Amino acid sequence: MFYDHKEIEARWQRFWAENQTFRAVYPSEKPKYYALTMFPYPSGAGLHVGHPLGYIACDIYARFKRHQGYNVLQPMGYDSFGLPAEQYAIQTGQHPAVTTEANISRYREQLDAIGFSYDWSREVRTSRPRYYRWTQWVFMQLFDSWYNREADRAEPVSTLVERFEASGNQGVRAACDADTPEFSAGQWKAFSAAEKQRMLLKYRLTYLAEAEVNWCPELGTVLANDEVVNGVSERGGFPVVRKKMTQWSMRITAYAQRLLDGLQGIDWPQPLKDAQTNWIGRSQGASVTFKTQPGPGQEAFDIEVFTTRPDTIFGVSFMTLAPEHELVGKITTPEQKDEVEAYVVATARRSERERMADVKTVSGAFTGAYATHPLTGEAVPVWIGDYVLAGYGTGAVMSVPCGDQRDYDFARHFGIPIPNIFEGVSVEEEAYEDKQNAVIANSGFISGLGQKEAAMKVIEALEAKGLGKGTINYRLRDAVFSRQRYWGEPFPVYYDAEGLPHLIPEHCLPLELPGVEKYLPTETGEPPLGNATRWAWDTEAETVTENARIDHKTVFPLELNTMPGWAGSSQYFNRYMDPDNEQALVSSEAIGYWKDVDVYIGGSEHATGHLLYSRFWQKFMYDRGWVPTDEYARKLINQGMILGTSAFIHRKAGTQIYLSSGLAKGEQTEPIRVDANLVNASDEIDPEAIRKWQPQFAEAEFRTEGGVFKVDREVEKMSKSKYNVVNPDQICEEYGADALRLYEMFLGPLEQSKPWNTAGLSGVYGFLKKLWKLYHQGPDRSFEVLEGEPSAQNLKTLHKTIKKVTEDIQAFSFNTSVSSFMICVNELTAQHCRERAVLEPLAILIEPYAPHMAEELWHKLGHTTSIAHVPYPEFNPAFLVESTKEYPISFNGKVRFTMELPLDLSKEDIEAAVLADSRTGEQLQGRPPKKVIVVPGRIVNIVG
RNA sequence: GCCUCGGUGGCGGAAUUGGUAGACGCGCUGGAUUCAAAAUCCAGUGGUAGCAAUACCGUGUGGGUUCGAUUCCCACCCGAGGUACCA
Repeated sequence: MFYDHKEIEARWQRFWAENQTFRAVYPSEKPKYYALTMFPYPSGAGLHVGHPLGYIACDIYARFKRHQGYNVLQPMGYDSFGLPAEQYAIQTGQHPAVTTEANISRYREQLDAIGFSYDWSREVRTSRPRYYRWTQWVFMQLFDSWYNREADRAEPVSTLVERFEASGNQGVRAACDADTPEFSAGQWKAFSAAEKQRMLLKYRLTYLAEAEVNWCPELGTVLANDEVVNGVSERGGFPVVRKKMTQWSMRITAYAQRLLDGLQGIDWPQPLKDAQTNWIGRSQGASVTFKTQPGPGQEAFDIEVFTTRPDTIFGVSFMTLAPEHELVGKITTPEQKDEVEAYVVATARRSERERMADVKTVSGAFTGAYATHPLTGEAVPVWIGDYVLAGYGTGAVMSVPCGDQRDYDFARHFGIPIPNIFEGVSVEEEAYEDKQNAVIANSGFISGLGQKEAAMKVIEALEAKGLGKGTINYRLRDAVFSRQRYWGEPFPVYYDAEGLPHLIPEHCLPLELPGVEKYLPTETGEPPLGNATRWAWDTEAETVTENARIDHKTVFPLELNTMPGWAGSSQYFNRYMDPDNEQALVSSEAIGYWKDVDVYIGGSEHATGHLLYSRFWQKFMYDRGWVPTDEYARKLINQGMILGTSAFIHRKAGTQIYLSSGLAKGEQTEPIRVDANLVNASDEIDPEAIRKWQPQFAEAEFRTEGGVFKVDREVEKMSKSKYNVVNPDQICEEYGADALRLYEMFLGPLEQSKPWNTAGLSGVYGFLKKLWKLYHQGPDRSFEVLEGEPSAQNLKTLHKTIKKVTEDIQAFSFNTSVSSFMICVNELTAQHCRERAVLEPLAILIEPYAPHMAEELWHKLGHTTSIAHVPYPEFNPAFLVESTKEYPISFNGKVRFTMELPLDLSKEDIEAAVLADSRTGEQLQGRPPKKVIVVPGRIVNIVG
């Protein structure tokens, strides 16, 4: 009986689906285990072998936990809102919902073919109204919340209104807009409804604000900084300009400290924690006010700066503002006006990336204005320079050239003095940036002090003068939450006659995306939803209605922006716990049981996007009492990237002649990528196949060497455009899902990026066949196991494997456990093992890796229910006890021979036995050994 | 520049955390089987020298600690990813 993977795999996949084998049980008495992989965006290209790497690892772990008796929740779904579907809709006019649906079907087929143990009854799709009603719901709760810094948590806006009514906003410590004015209870009560709304908006956790954004006219949308590459959009490569727009923002900065603190308690990879820590960018220092010295008829302005080195304040010899700083236009003197304006224009043309990347060129302009040093009273010239960014801190710095290299370079370039305020240090060549050893000099009352003490005293002095205070600054910005797109969640928001936002009633959710004729922005530059003719809110009927009925009395226009990609993924892990709940995002009972994600597997590229935003939402949900934990994933694993092997053929320059790899040397050729799937294991390709592949090669001439045509190979990121993708379907067809699963794991450590080479699959396929043979040693290779006692050798092999594989799974070291299985099967084959007492546990052991084969063998072994929930084999160390050890005997650290000695021998006896051996005498050539090191059970080393 | 990860045969990788470097697999070489091929099985396979026993070299480079270093320390080189004039 041969190993017919196709028939076996199809049969068990059907069995699992029909029996709902992997359904997560709720309620349940068993302990829970929640294994989650980041859900995919269903693109039109389908899955390639890079995608399932993390899925397979997660599935192995989930299956392992099932054997350990856990009630496992392993769901899957689709992050199905996104730009590609919208771009496709723009090109073809097809509704994104239609193409998304088709893509999901294809993904599902591919996922099913790999044999994942998902509970598909819990599937979520972020683009489904019954899912996104809860995304909209979270938005509404954020709108209805403010951050109470005293309690250090979010609270309903109603508690804020109570405070305002009682005592105004004095004494309210909240995360709010910087320009929030102070008001008393009386003033609050006197505010009109609109004024109250406007004021509350300054406190809400999601609020409208003018934000400078990366505007991409071509895409008609705003891009995140990380979506802009070299000044053009990552997708499509369109130009990007900076523009101010009114946007929904998320007050994530309120959570900066807690997002930082929360990292302590979760088992996430350190590099990922580092990335988030740097992104949040906490720095302690002081904010200092420099007052400008007004010219005749001018007013004085405050220039607010943040510095991490208040101790260097006496070293200030100039100030630098970002060219975009709002004061630039106000303080520049008439004489400097032309120069400054020219510089501002020049800077605006440079992308932020460009400005940052260019470290070498120093540029700037003098405004002609001076500010007063808050401690010395001296006049400090105010410059502008593009090394200061408007978006960070206050967009202005106090420049201390002797203590900061960038300030130093700037000062040098423009001939600004570089006063030295450090004891015993020369600043002739470069700035002195060492904080630890700095001793401050030439600095009045702080001369002679160290950095920390000096900083403290300066802050005290500034506070006394009312010109500064100690503060903590975060690099983290509030997150812009509006997208000028169609294919995203609509905001449950309408605008009144004053342009103020109002939520639609909660019971009206979901607010479904309207149909539109065109998916492009409108002619007037409004988002695609501006094309909808039925996109107004009737407050009386509580329903969406025709735009024509808008009267700003009972019928109002709805928000035209949609939510960004990360909205739908910020709570999906909780929704899986209770996916059909119509009353709540998740019931407190369900989340009380499932609680949080025990292991979360996904790419590190989401470090500062999804993984930060979702932590923010979770903390918010926790504050408001909807979830029991403020971190949703205890453990996180980053899987590495799979690289593809591209194939290149050589085209003789300027001709249609292609040369086999060996003939190309010394010739002028251009490398052309061809479909790597057409190349065989020996790097040969059939020219006919190339001709058929693309019409451009139909008439080409191919010069072979030795009758074959060879290609050159190169390893690079697996991608459709590089023609190096390997499709999992073909592999499942040819080698089977179990072989694919084993091979993906066998490739190398999960976290590392590694190249894909399909040729290696024959190795794991051969292993599966050997495994199969172990159970088919009867007449004519029929299935047969013996009921007798296994040999000590058999048991040793089995238990060695149980130990190793169990340890490996727990350490997420799947590559090494595949090796262990191979060694195990090789040994049992050599031992002619046929005993049930060994083969039955072996089937369970391998089930997480090769579930189809294991299920088949399990049923052949006489069982009628699935292997999935069978208890994991228990390791018995008694079978591994050894009585002797093959000791390596080394001389001066080099192993020369080995000796088999009893393990219970004492150090002295080992030494005696080794010294008595004739080979020891040969090695020492009569010299007495200087020293003998004996490590019992490990090694003997003789120094001679 | 900074942060993080990595560098071991022709290739993917392993090494019990300081104790026989190269497990396991691919590839390659030779052999068996076959009309032939596929598949399968057996043997070999880090480099250099040697018929061989064996010797020397060998985990990016250079130092160091140690009886002993792929593993620990110092300095550096290279590659990948992230991030930024973070004041």
